Amino acid sequence: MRDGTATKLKINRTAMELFAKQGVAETTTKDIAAGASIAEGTIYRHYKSKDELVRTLFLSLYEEQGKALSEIASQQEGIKQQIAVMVETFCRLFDEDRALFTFLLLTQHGQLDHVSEGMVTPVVVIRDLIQKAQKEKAVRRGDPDLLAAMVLGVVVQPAIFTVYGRLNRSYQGFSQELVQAAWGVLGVA
Amino acid sequence: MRDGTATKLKINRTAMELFAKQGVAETTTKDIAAGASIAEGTIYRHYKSKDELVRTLFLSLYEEQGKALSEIASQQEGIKQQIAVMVETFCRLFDEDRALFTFLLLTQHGQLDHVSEGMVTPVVVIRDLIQKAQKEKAVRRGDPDLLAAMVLGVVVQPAIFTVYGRLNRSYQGFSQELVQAAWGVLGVA
Amino acid sequence: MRDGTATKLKINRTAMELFAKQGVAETTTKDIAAGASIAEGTIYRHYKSKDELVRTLFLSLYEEQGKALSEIASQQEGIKQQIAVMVETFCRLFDEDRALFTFLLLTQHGQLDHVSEGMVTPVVVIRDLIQKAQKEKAVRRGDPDLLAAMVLGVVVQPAIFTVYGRLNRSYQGFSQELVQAAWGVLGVA
Amino acid sequence: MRDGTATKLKINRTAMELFAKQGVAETTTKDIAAGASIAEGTIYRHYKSKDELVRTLFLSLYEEQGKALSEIASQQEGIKQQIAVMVETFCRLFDEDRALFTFLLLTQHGQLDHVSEGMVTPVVVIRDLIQKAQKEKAVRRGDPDLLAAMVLGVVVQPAIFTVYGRLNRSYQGFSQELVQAAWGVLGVA
DNA sequence: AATGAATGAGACTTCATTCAT
DNA sequence: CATGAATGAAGTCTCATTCAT
Repeated sequence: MRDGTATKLKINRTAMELFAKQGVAETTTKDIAAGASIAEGTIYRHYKSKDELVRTLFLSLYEEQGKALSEIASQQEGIKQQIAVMVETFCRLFDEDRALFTFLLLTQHGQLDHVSEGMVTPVVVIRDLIQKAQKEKAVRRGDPDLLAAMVLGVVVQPAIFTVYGRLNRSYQGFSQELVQAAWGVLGVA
Repeated sequence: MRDGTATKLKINRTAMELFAKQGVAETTTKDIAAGASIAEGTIYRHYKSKDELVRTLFLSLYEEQGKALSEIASQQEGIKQQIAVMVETFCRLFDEDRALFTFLLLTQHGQLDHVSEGMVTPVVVIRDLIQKAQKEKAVRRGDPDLLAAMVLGVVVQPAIFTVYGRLNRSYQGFSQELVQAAWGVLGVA
Repeated sequence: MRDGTATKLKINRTAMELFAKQGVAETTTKDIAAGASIAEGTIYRHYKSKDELVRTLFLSLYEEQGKALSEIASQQEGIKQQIAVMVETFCRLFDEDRALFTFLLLTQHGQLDHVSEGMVTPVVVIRDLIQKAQKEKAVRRGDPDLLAAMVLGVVVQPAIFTVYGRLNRSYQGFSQELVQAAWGVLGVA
Repeated sequence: MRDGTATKLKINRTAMELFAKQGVAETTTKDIAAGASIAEGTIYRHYKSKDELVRTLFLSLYEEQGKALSEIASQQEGIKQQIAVMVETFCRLFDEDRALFTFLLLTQHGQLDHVSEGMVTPVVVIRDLIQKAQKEKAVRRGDPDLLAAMVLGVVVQPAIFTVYGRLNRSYQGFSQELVQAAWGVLGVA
């Protein structure tokens, strides 16, 4: 462990989990250091500030999700299958790493304005797919940003309920119903 | 101003707006006092702590929304009209008081667990309407909590996009489309 | 109750008891007001400040004790009887009003320097009696201030122990032994 | 100064002196920091709160005195010599470190209830010696707690007078008389 | 690269005191 | 004389950040 790569990864993972569990403002650098079994000062060898840590973490994980979605969609033919596979993937990821989702969810406030123009975010990916499908009449007419928002809402809001304990099943159990609803919103046959 | 009612209202309104604009942790008691044109100490004649202010504010406003929805729905016949009117009302309220919505949105994290059993929240109201409609076969089968979450997602997520500047129209302009989508999710004729 | 005499007495008594129970710094004007069933502002119709309340209370009660001792002693012949009666009186007073004693005990720090030259304090009374008795060879030789301090210590320290719960009997039960010890310290036959 | 030991000692000493001089409530953390030439926040690396600082300081110093007395007494044969040496030691310590004595004196209120069962306090040491001596008929009969209180009073009260400026000699000058008086109270030949 | 004691700005909170009613 | 809402100075405490080792 000559370089600090392992240390940085440990910081990232610990920070994300603590942020998800307690919120960003409620998590101190001391907490992170303790959780990662390092000294407080060490964080500052990898990040200029706590703010930068939060921002970097959010942006990289957010874009990562966008790219993953994009990748998955590109392997499918037709919006119907694309939606289906994306929803299923989201459900599986959510079950596998709830901290990641929670972190993205509650950090978006105040971080979303740091998203730069060309970034490949989940929202953009979905919006573009919808827009393309509209041209082929595979999706109903209407503002593609609005349609993207509604689809996202259908899939994400139940996840939020799950995080808050109002829904208790494994999220993958909802997969079929979420796909159906998403199709319905988009007017996909 | 013999009693402190006016002062308390000023604190409430100012706090809510600042919380919505900058986040709770980022808003200091000093900010609130300045915004309300009172001394910092005055806040503590009305609330035991900043925490209590946030909690009280959230819970009372959250329940208020639930009651308003309930009231509105009770004046309609049939789930179809109830959904329509509730969505329209939400859109109008959102346009009229975006700070209120934003406050509720970003404060739910960490406050939602303070919601007590019998409280009339928006979520509960919608869930109960769905459940009742299911008995009359007016709404498709399925977990009513899941259906409520999806409907909520359809309506709320575009509002979130609007708050973050990804959608720029007046929210009431979306009203028709949101109603349609909500109906679709519930399988209402 | 045209004048505020009753109110002032209520303030005095409440303040003394709270000071005794919790300490001066730990007792707020709000506590006092609540205990006396008056408004906070009312205290300031009777005292210029909390400090003045404490000082006035201490000095008047302290001198009162001195005068009482003086009075009692003057009715006795000879130091031996004087000591006996003073000790017995102290014991009875302590049992009757422990708050008073405790208040004087823990307020002396920081108040004792406000005692003016000519004031008739318990200490001065005892010291003068000793000094007079020494001239008649009724008390052993030695610095009268030191002798007064030692006698006071013999009588007061067990009271302190009682306040702190290290001695549990009614204080009057100690009376005989305290008198004996006080005589011993002074070398009274 | 790799570890914080020196800093902690500096805090302890400064705090004790300021507490002795001005009282606990009247001494601010700012005062302590300034006196110790450190930042205010540094206090909180060593103590969780001002309260904990006061409590820790009191309890450790109080027990230290108990242990010192115990040590000294154990090197003597017979209660008579033990009392003599303990009193002399107390007088010397008082002259050497008046702040320490004053601190213990005025902090006991509100701290004494934190003394745990088995703690070796000055009071306990004296009481135990008296109790043992009573079995050998070297001390008069009577409640050993009361006897301990009276002996303590004889020795401590003049010290209090000295602190308040009512006695002006070096305390060691009183040593002989205090020993005599203590013997008298206990009925030691 | 890592440490952790120290910093100091600033947050939250308390409370003696004032003043309009 | 009495009230109690409001004040604001000052206190305690937190925590992101620095720096000597």
